[in-house]
Amino acid sequence: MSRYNAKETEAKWQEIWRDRRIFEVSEEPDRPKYYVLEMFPYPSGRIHMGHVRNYTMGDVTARFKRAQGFNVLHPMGWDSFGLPAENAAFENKVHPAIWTRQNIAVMRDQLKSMGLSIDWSREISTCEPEYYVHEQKMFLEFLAAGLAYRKESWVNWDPVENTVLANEQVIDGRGWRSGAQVVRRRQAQWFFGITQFADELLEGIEALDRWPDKVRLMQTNWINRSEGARVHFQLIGRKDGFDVFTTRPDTLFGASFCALSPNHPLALECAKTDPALAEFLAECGRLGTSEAALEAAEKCGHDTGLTVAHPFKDGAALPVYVANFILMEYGTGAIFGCPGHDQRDLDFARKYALPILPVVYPPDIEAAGFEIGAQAYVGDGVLINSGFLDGLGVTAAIIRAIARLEEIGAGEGKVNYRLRDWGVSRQRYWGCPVPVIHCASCGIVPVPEGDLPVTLPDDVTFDEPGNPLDRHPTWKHVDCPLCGAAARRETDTFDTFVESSWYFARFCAPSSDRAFRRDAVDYWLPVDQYIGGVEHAVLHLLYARFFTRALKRCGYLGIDEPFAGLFTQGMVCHETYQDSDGGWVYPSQITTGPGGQMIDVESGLRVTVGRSEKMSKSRRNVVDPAEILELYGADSGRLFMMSDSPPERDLEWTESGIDGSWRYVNRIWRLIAAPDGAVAMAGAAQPDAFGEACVAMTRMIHRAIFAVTADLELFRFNRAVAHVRELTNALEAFGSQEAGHDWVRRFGFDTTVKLIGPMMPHIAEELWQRLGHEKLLAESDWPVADKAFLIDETVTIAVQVKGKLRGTIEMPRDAENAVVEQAALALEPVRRAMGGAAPRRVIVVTNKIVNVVV
RNA sequence: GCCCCUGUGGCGGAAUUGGUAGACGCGGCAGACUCAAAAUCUGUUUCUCGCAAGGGAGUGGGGGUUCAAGUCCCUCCAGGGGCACCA
Repeated sequence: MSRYNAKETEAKWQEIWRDRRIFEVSEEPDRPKYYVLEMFPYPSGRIHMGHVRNYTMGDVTARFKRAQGFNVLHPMGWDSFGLPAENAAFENKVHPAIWTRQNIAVMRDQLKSMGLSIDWSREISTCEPEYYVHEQKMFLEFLAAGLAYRKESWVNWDPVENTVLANEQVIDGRGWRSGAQVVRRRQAQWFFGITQFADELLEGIEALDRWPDKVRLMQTNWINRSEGARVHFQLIGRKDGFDVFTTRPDTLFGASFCALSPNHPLALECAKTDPALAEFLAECGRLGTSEAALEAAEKCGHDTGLTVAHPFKDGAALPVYVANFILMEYGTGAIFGCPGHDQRDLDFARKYALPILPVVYPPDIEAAGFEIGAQAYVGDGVLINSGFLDGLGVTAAIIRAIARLEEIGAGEGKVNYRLRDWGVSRQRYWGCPVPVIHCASCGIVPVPEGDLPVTLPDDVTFDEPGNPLDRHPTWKHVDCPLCGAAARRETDTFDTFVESSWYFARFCAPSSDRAFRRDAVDYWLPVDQYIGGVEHAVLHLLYARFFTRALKRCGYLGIDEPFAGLFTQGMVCHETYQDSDGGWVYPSQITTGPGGQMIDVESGLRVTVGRSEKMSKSRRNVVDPAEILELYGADSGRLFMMSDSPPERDLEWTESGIDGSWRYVNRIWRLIAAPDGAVAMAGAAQPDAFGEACVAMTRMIHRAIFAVTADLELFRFNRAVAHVRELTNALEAFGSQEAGHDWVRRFGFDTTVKLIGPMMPHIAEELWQRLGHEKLLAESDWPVADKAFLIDETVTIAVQVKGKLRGTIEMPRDAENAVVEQAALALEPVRRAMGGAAPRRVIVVTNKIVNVVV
């Protein structure tokens, strides 16, 4: 018997699947569909272990569902716009398009060598004009529908690179590449109106019952809806005023000041005539944009000298401060401060000697003796010192206060969200151009549909700072489509999250000349099972949910939610190694030296073994999937990915683990390709009667079918693997010569091959052929467990005395409780444990347990 | 600071959802085959007392509910994650 040749066999079946177009699908309205999608990769150059884990999970699901009779859509594409391509262009003098397409070619081959059941005829790449032309059309529709707009907003500006930086490109307040101090700057940017859907997106979370609770919670917190009131404060001695947002309008009578954000228009206005305030605002600006920096800064303010009228207390005036902790981006950028019932307001009031008036006193405390100490009182209670609100509870007082505000025209009930509109402008080359033209007389003019796509110019360089589109000699100079005058093309490109917000729908009809073919999206969408990393829990998944609604509003799609089921996988981790200088060492450079020490292969020097962490190039604790595929084959790698660790948790990559999977591949090969004992012909009739060993084996097979099916259904891949291994162990031990043993062995082999099919498709297909089947395994049905074999005639019942196990008894299934009790009490260890005492009570749980209480 | 998750042998993990804790795998130990090694196979492997038969302890710590708790409740500890001046 020859050893299993993974390389040869895997290539053979990949070719057969491809040639027979097994995984290419089309809409079949009378068959149930199932859309499995893994988050598509960024073409960084080579696949990594995270990809292997992600795509294995998706493939197992796709193959399993296909065997169960579903019409399965399982596509693949490339999220191919983005900054790394520009960095590569800068470093290696290679054009982003060339770099990207080369990477795609390499990674496509790598993914194909994994044996994924993907319909490659649907492959898409987001950096190609055939893809993003539709995005440009969508944008223009969004623009017309008021879902996209342009406004000034703050950006991180790198004065050396002459470019806008993303938040993650700002490290300790400095540009990641230039090291220059980043400055905040206002710039006109494009936005998508995601906040228009804030409530819908929040309420929609409720119905996403096949999403992890964790992700649902994160999105809920991200949107962060809070109910309260908008209150208008009138400036004394002026005609204007400003609005604040508050969740506690009930505490208005306790207000002792108002505070504005340093970016508030009124603050900026005051600074023009108040040099000290101007200096204060400049100081706030220097703090940087990172929230961590804001956090560390001491809370302080500056008195503007202005006062506002209290909306409820006639004649009362409140001072107006500018305070560094007020965010312009949240609420209205202004607050009123009630020091008695908000800790931050209390700290501020103490610092600037402002009055502190309690207006809510806690239950069970004398109102007269109640004072605010070091802690503001934020709990429920009864209103005092509050005029018409006195005596009310907090909830009632909020309602009454809002009603009064509305009566006197000083405010209204309002719902506020933390969620902000999605800024999609990037001052970058390698992205989808925003298809508009700026005209001096006509303003913002959409590029006419006939002129789309707006494509990127090829003749660009990356060796100087700034946006290559902006400094291109001709690209941006165009005539206005309306008036024909010289105009300027928009040089911003879209955030790459835009492309990934609709790609799942494009897969339904990837070569349609319209963005979506309606009958195709109506058939395939929503995605039944979406799989990816939890790092996309908020942004990508929220943007895609928004986009789906926006597309529905513009008539593109008929659904609200893009992903009916979501699974977030854990990371792939590995031990870390450091040499004596603290330098990171690759696992492939490590070997076990004499005495069990880990040593560097080349230098022979000792390395220290650190904790297991997410595989990352910076720590060098990476294992290249290409080497694993070459050495062990795809099936072993896939099996290891599914074994041991539950898929939602982190997986620890170990050498011995992949060895174990490789051993299993060979074991199953020996078991089935070179069986020890007779095997009935494929399709042989089932014998009328079996001996005891055959019946037991048959039960085991049916139990395995039942367990593995349930496990795969619920994404419990590690348990599915354990159950298949149990079955393999049992078949190896099955040496019966009873009548029918050859039939049982055949049944066991066929079943084992079917059950491992989704995880190890190549060896399964090969064994399936060797077992004499004409049809491909990939086209065969999933086995169904016969319930009659799942129930045993006898059961093992545990016998406890005072909750402690003392023995077990074998009883016929569903035996009378009295009979079971008698048998239990007759057990020697039970009698001993009872010490001659009479049982006070005996609990019998049918077919499970007997507990004797003495 | 607030919110969420996790904690089980030497290791990854399992436990029909309140009913025999440790399935399955990794590693270790002993043995078989071999001149030897690799590969493979067999046995063993929670800890502890004991020659043994047997006993005791045990799911991060403490407390509780229950005939019965890894599982439910309270509390503390540790690790991980999310949000973070959110008005």
